[in-house]
Amino acid sequence: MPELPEVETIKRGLLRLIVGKKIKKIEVENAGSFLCLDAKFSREIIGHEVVGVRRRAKVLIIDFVGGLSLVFHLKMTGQIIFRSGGGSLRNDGILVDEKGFAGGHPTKSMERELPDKSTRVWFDFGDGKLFFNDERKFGWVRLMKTAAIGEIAFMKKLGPDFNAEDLRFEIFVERILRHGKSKIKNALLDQTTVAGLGNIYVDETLNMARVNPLRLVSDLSSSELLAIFSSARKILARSIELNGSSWRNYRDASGERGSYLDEALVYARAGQACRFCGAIIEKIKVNGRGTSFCPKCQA
DNA sequence: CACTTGACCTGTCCGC
DNA sequence: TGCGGACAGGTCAAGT
Repeated sequence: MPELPEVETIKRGLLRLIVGKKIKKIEVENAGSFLCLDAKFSREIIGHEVVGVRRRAKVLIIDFVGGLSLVFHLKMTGQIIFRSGGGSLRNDGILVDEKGFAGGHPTKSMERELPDKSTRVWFDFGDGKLFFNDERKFGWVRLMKTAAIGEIAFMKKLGPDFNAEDLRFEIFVERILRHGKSKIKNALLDQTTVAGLGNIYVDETLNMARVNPLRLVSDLSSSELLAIFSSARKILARSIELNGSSWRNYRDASGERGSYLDEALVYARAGQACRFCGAIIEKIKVNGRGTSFCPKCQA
């Protein structure tokens, strides 16, 4: 999915789009995508207002007045897209509101009618709808008490966010050295080490740091660890500036693509020239994941 | 403990 | 045009 920058981008969009709105209705199109331990939560939340939108690692959280929250994990293909108004597209492609007034041509992102066949759950806010789409159905949204989010096993195990302002290098070193016998790529993908990197940004980070993905953590020098640490943070910050990476499915809260891959160092660039040394980027498998790296500067 | 494989699902692309 | 296989942003569980 969506890794840290993509979820962060969605969070920022939703802060603009849905805070202060009251939820009117929940529509579940695929039961397996909607987790709700206590059925009464679905009634309790109706009429309550969104008070905040948060992100922890790759998890997005929408908090409501009354102590309930929606918690999303987008996994590989999840999307969270807000569409304002109850409008629709006329046959001639002109956007119209509920009363039929023409609003002009839609932007490109609005050409797609929602809900569609990938919509698993959607939330009606009266003057807009929030769609949870997920082609592969790996993702989920959970309606639960805000106070219980920290008790989710997955949340408990998470390491600190890789982009947290107060994350110090010493903390990173202490945590990554717990995986001394692992390959560095595996250690960085493990969300219990430090959270937020996925397959794209691990490859990007290791190229910028000039470290081969197969190296064992215990064999890395402290200057290499420092390069990995600072590269990861630079890359995450840059990707957030560019609204994330849209490889196939990812879209932001308004349905728009992110543009980080326009300037990616190695991801999806096998066969092309390394931006640092000009050697040809190679693709191998590490831990079953496609892995792009430069055989010369990451020797 | 760490690695490997498979499972969860759907869709796209490539070669024959 | 159809079909089989490989592959895709993530996690989890079982076996070695």
